[in-house]
Amino acid sequence: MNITIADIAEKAKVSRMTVSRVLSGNGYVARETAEKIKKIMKEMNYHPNLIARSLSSQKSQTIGVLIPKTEKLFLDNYIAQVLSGISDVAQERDYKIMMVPVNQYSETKGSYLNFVRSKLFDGIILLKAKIDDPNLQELVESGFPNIVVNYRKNSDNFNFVDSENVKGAELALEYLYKNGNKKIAFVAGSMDETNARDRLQGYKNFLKKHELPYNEDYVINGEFNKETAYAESKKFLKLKNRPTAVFCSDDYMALGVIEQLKENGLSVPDDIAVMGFDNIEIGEFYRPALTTVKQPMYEIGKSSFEALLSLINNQKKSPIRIMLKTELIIRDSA
Amino acid sequence: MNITIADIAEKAKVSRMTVSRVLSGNGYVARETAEKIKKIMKEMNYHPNLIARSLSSQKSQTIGVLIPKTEKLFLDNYIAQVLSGISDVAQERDYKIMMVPVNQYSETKGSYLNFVRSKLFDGIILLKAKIDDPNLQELVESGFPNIVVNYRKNSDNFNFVDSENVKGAELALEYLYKNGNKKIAFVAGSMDETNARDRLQGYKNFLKKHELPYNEDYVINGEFNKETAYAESKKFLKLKNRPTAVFCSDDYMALGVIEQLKENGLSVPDDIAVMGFDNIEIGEFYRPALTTVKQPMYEIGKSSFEALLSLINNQKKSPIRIMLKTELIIRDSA
DNA sequence: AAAATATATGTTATCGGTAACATTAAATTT
DNA sequence: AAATTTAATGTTACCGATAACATATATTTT
Repeated sequence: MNITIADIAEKAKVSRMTVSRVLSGNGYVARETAEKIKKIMKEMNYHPNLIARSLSSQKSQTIGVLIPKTEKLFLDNYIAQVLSGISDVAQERDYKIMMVPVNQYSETKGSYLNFVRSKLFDGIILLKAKIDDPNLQELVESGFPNIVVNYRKNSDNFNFVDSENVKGAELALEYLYKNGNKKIAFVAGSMDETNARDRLQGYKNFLKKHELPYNEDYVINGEFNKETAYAESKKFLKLKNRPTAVFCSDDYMALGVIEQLKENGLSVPDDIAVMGFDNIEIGEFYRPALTTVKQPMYEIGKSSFEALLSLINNQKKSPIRIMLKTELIIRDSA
Repeated sequence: MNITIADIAEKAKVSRMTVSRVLSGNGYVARETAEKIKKIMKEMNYHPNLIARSLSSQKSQTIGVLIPKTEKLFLDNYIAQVLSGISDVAQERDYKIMMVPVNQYSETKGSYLNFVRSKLFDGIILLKAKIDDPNLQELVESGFPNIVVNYRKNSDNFNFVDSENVKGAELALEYLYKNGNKKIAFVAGSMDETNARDRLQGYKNFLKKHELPYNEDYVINGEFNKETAYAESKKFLKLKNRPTAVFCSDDYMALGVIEQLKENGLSVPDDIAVMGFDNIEIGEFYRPALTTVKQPMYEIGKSSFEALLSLINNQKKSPIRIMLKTELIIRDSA
């Protein structure tokens, strides 16, 4: 059967409350009494029912990580790295984490708030939020502790952790430019993510700075995946005035582009240089090894948990806005 | 404030129990009453407090996935794939999953059972269990629904999902043999995992079958990581009678070995063929692309969840023993 | 029409803790 | 020594749901 606090109390001839005090370490308990109780707890293999504790204390010591619902979730390197960061800090802080795949385009209004109402979590981290997510706003307005990762928005009460995407894109493009590339194509990510927009902004800033024209032929409005990039990048091959470099909004896209180029007998980087963004794990092993902009994904995870905790503990107030630095990773593809 | 079942009941002028019946769908409720209650729940944005429900019903609709505590947990491709499998099925079945990094060599006896006592989970999946794990036995004996992944043990009540590791190793070695390799070295994994032992067994079976001698010089007693394999594989280079092929107990080790060989000016596979085991994601992108034995990690995850669910629902009884097939993946390294 | 069954709803107790308040004894301050 | 504070423990209520049992009507069976 289940050993409860009542069993311990009975055996120790004290009230349940005294046992509870020993467990939490709060309140006064005589040293002897505490030791006796601890001994009995050990003897009886007592371990608290955390569900009951949560109900009573209104705290679950658990945070929910909401992730867009896709198959094979954990194989996305961005998610894997961010989760690792969250998980590592959560452990240190004695918090549990629960992964919740969510449909970000759900018609079901209130889907995020339902997690709030479920009382399972003390706070929520939302990964890869989309601009037109119908449920995001009400989560933010609810005041429930939450951090949005990968989304930059300077409005009231909006807490986010993101990378410096504009700068990161500029970093990549300046590097390509210094290597002699004047005709640089750009593969944009899905415009329903702020970082896709920011990277596009970086591209535009770059063009302006160097007084280069914005050429529709050099731009692909893609999605964040290999397949679309592969398919769409055919467009570049047909051009008379072919670009000498392609900057992709993420690494998976870069892989798709390189594949397309290779299949058409073009050499990367000699014929066309290709850069990505993120620094996913396989970029290092891919041939040519991927030149890219590193986004500190693991640190993003760590920061977002730390930030969430400070909200939960009322140590900080909304809005929390954290932007982490990006870094050039030079390998062989550009 | 929090809307509870009591608020709904009051507004609908029924008892809390009737509302509860509408929620669960069990028991009799008049159609009209049910509709009225549902309408009110929508109006008031009611969502059940799942903590309270768990306490009362003694079911959490959550399973715990216990994972050996390491940094950057989710970057281990084996874990990522298994988790993806678990997560995808769990979603379909309306279960939540919680990842719990655990110290598998903890002196703290009872560490797994404490999760049972915490009542957070309806069942447990234990990943990468170790043979000398002091806490494993008591978990198994407890009768609490559990599945051990990556561990083969034909004893009473021991439920596991694993790959056919012996066969898998034989598969790899026969392939190398057919390609003309008679001098095949073996890099063993950590002997505290049954699958490392099984793969070694496969190696021994292979030698016996072909009447080849077991040569200590050709065997490394390693650990499941790149670094050790890299360091230890120096040993092969010094041999007068160098092996023509190396079979490694996992892919990360194979990468380490290849790196070592490359650094010493040897070509893979021309000078020495190298094979791994698992089929991790980067093997496809690595150069030379890794020839390996695929372990169906995603399916292992799916199966283990399905099996656990059948235990939870009393549809099956211990012992559950599932072994999934392995498959040769021929690429460039052998 | 009486008995049996199905339908609809309610009452009470309970899950296992903790918060808030109350009480008493011991230690300190004035 | 009285007043105040600190320490130690207890009592009661409650967190928000469901299980188990009870009751009352409506419907069906015999």
